[in-house]
Amino acid sequence: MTSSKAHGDFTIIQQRNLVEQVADYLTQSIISQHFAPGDRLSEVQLARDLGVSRAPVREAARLLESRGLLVSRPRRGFFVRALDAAELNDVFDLRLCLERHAMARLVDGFDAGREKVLRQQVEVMCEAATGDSESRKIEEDLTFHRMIIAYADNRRLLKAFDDITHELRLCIALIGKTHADPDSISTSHWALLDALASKDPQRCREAIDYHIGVARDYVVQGIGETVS
Amino acid sequence: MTSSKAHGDFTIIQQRNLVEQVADYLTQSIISQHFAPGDRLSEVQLARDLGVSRAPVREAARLLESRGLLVSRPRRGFFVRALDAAELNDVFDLRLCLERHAMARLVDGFDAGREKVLRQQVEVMCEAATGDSESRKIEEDLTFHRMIIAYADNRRLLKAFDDITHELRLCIALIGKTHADPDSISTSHWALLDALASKDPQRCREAIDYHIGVARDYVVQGIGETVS
DNA sequence: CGATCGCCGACTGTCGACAGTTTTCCCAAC
DNA sequence: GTTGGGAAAACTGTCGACAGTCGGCGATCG
Repeated sequence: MTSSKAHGDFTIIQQRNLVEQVADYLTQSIISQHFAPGDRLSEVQLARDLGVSRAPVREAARLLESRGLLVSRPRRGFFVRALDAAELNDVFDLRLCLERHAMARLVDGFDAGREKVLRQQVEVMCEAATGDSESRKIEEDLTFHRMIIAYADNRRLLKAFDDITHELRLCIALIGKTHADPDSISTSHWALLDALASKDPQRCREAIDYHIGVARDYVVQGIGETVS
Repeated sequence: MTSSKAHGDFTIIQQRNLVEQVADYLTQSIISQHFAPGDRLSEVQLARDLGVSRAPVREAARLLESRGLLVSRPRRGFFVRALDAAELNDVFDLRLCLERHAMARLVDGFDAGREKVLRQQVEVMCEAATGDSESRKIEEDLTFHRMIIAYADNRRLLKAFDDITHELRLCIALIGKTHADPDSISTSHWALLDALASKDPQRCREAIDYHIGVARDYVVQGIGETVS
């Protein structure tokens, strides 16, 4: 790296792998709407701005493409993914599919220890809800759901969830506002834990269906307003 | 391309995108066990053998990594993914999760036209089973299941299925043999179509559970033998 | 004889450059 | 004013090269 001139407020670029650093930078820029959906990203421009060569930029872009944050058109370059309401519905439908499965698997292995850990995470979420960092709220919520998936003890399932997580972050961030007061957070997530504790598969399914349904309606409606 | 010297028996390299071509070549080489699980792939070696530079090789390798065919260790390079029985179980469990969901979604939109198309595909599979191309049998079977997912009308679900498809191809190919006589193929797949035609969600679920269960047991057992 | 340290080779991560292609912009013609 | 053509600019795809790093092998010391 020639450690050159203009990259303004980003002095980050010096910790690990250039590819990962560029990927993080791009991810943040997209989430924070510094790049708008549909925007084209120029490799040379990015490389210049970040003071690196095009190779790491290309690889980072390919990484984000596999995560669904960018789309590439051959000979055209990379574009910030623009999710419409239909795609969002699809994402939430897949999320429902995965979380249903995780809940069903978890019923068997659910015990007091895991319940305690999850309830603590709900506490963390409520605490985060009193702060004013939207991204923090989102992250803690995703962490809770990721913990449930992780407890389901299927690595591949977890990877599939992580894949759509990036898309979830994208569209939730686009709305810019979460419907998160501490009360509704605790009640809605306790419902999931209560269902798991009851070890009743049917009740688990109803609980997660309702939970994801509410989230989906909120986000899809929000996107609808954003687009129009 | 300098169209250089030594790439022996591979004159393929001249149709489209170099990255895709290299990716196809690597995929074929892995599926056909030309590269064994756990093998390290040298970028320079591959680039020399294929008569291209390292850039397309790297990108193709990253692509296959995202598909689960390769794993990369920083500063060490790419290795052919070695699936153990536990990972295989996870993959089939996720597949079950996705196909259950697709079946449930498809119940509503299932009609005579779609049933006819799917039954024709079963015919194709049976016809393929009389041939001696193992890969053809696998592809036609995957096509059938992919059609069901596609009818479920959720792009993101289809993408998730395509993702695990590559891993399925890998482990099925490792076993080297499918349990495919035309009779068992038609009966086992007709069972799925009959369940869909009945529009009974519970029956659909039982049908797909049984179907995937059989396939999983066969493959997991086969891998167990291969490893030992 | 065994263990540790240092050197050597190979390879990945990164870079700058070139060529073909796509897009854009300008000018002319209708 | 609009449209069509053509040249130029910009960009992606690809290439060869350099440097830092990791693993292996041999030499040296205990």
